[in-house]
Amino acid sequence: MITLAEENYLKAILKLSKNSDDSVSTNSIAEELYTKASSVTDMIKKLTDKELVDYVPYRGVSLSKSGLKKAVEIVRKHRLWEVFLVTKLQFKWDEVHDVAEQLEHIKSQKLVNALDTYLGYPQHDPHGEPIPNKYGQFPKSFSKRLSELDTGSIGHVVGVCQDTQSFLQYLNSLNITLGTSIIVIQKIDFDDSLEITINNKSTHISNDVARNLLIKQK
Amino acid sequence: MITLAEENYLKAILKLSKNSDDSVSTNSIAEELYTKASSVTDMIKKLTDKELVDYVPYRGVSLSKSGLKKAVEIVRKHRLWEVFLVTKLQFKWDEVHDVAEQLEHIKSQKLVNALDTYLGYPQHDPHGEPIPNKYGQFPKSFSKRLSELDTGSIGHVVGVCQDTQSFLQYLNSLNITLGTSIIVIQKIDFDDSLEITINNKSTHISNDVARNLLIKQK
DNA sequence: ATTTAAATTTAGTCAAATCTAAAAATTAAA
DNA sequence: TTTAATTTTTAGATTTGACTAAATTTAAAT
Repeated sequence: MITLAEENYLKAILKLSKNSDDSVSTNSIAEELYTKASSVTDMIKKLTDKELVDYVPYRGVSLSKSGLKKAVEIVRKHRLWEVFLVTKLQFKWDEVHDVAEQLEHIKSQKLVNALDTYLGYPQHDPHGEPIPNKYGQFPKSFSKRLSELDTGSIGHVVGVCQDTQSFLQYLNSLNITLGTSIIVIQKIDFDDSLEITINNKSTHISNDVARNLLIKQK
Repeated sequence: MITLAEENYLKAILKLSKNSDDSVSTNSIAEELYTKASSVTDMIKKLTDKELVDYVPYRGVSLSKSGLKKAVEIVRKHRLWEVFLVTKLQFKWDEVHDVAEQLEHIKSQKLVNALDTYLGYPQHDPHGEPIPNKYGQFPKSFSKRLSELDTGSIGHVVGVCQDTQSFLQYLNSLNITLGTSIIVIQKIDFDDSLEITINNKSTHISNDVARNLLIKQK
């Protein structure tokens, strides 16, 4: 049986290995989970015993085949629950994370798949992140970062690359939400910031924001 | 912060004190939770420190005001999730228990109340058990045990007093489910068993079964 | 009123998951 | 290439929740 702590480690390793691809360092896991490197080493040994990760001391760790499968399942559950909370229970997209963090650990294959069916097999969560299907396959994505669009481009928001509370709240204050239509008016070379139009209203946003907005172009 | 293990103890104490009313013995808790009396003593001390129970060594334990509140909240969550599973995700009423057992520990006041609203403020779970409202108040019940009805009485099933897998499956095999109409044909003095009519078909059931069926009379 | 039986508590272990401090290995710098 | 800095691991301790076995208290029976 896999424990709650083990699940959180697998999820962290998956997340970190997506950014850097290669095997993941002890310290980066510790940072991700707000714990200490020594604790990470301990846990990695347990995960190694259970053959959920491949581990070379001092060299880092990566998910094994079964570990990857487990981690993807957790991500699937997390994102499906986020969809449930937003579409059925009227949560705001910046209110779902903590609850989904708990719900993702509920163990029942039947429950996950029934939820998936009930929600209509959504392909993205409320933050635009892709939801793997029951076989662990991720949907192909056709989105670009807002910062990559050319002047004059038109598209709508399909997701974010960062889902911190503060970022999502800032987006709310800009009236940017999932589906919001955006036109790129001007790109400022000096700091890579953007002049855009939202609901016929011109707004200025930093590159930091533009880089974290996923857009599907018209 | 209250832990998962503590929550399960509170729930067990609530359940046991409903049957017997008075304070609850160490052994009965151990039996309920499939653990040992010594473990129970340990945990009761922790709960006492947190003022969730009142405890007199060797004399038994009872829920404090705040402990009762906590326990009722857990029951509320458990039963609301059961309603969700059955009415929204098409679970059978004998399939929900294990999953609800996990879901009842999800911590979010907002979630519980949003779920309650979403489900239309149900007053009973799929087993007919009453669901306390957000203030911890139980709906008044007008049901009786089938074993308490007189010969000739007519009513329909509104719940069960026992929700073991085996009992629910036996009910299914008898074609007894929530809402099933029942007529008491004869009461056998010898063993308190009953001759009843279900869907115009006569059936014999033991007192054990009758005692665990909640009926609302016509 | 003793003795016996049952229930309960205490004492001492154990495993999971964490921590601090110290040791070892790796990497970077002089 | 040796030293210094960083990263990682080991060693030892702590907390939570559970266990076994022994001691204690309460209840029942003679």
